[in-house]
Amino acid sequence: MNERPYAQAINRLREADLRPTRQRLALAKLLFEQGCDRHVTAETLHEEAQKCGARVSLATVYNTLHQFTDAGLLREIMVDSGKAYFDTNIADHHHFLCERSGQLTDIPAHLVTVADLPSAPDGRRISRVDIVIRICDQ
Amino acid sequence: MNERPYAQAINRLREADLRPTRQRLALAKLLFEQGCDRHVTAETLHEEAQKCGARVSLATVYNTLHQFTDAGLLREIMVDSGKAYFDTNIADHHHFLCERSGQLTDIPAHLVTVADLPSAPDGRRISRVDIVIRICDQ
DNA sequence: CCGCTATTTTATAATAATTCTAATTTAGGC
DNA sequence: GCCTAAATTAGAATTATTATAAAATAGCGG
Ligand SMILES: [Mn+2]
Ligand SMILES: [Mn+2]
Ligand SMILES: [Zn+2]
Ligand SMILES: [Zn+2]
Repeated sequence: MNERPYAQAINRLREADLRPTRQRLALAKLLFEQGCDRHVTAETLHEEAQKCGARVSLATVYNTLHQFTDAGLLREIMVDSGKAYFDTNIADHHHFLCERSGQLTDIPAHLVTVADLPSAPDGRRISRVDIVIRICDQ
Repeated sequence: MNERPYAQAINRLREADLRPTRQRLALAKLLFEQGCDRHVTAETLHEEAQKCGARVSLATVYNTLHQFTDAGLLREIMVDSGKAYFDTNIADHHHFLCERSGQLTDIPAHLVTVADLPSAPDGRRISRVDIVIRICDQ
């Protein structure tokens, strides 16, 4: 719990041309150094930061989530039409979505086989295929 | 363009235990009687109603979209984390999503084959599998 | 180190989408 | 037609997010 844990985060930020400020480092630490399958909203990440004693404004959390996403460190996933979720897992993968709790669980891409995809219209290409498996009781 | 076109809409509403009010009929007509692959938001449907001279408040458009969804006449799709989209196609199907324009296009389920889905966790079952194929230029 | 400047952070206001509230209107059984 | 429950509505409230503009700071050159 000394300076070391930040080394990884600092490198990620440097590569993305983002100054390793106190706030970005704290958020990067929370996002990337406790497993790589986190699904956060601005609000949940902000609360988490507060609990850790990191003083970061909600505006900065929003800014940082978008900067990290633009830099390819995060990915935004669409599972709620009212709130933005950000995924720390940027590998090719899909999701279980619990309809009761809203909880998201990763599914590595190799566990799903998609065959016979229709091809993209003329002059376009497929940039990504997102699969959400909604699960409910019983 | 006489009373006939409403017959279908009235039946749908009756089956869903929704009184066929002037407002619901006007919205049902817009939603269901011009092809069955419409993707609307409250705002777009409200504008459309205004243009047709149907006087319906935005609050009623929101209420109606949710009532129709609860009744199984519509389906909500998650493609934007800031806005709710409703789909008039309730058959099993998937979507192309244009990253440039946001336009949605239906893909009948039989054109996509999904194999090797992981099974739902204990005591749960899969209620739906949503596939969004994002397309971009080039 | 020191000071300078561009970048970043932040409080706050503004905006966008949606939901709530409570008063008014209306549908449809009697 | 009358009555009542259901539906509609304007407007206020709420929630998520973005914009603004002033204060703080990272990091470079001296
Ligand atoms: Mn994920
Ligand atoms: Mn559709
Ligand atoms: Zn769950
Ligand atoms: Zn398009």
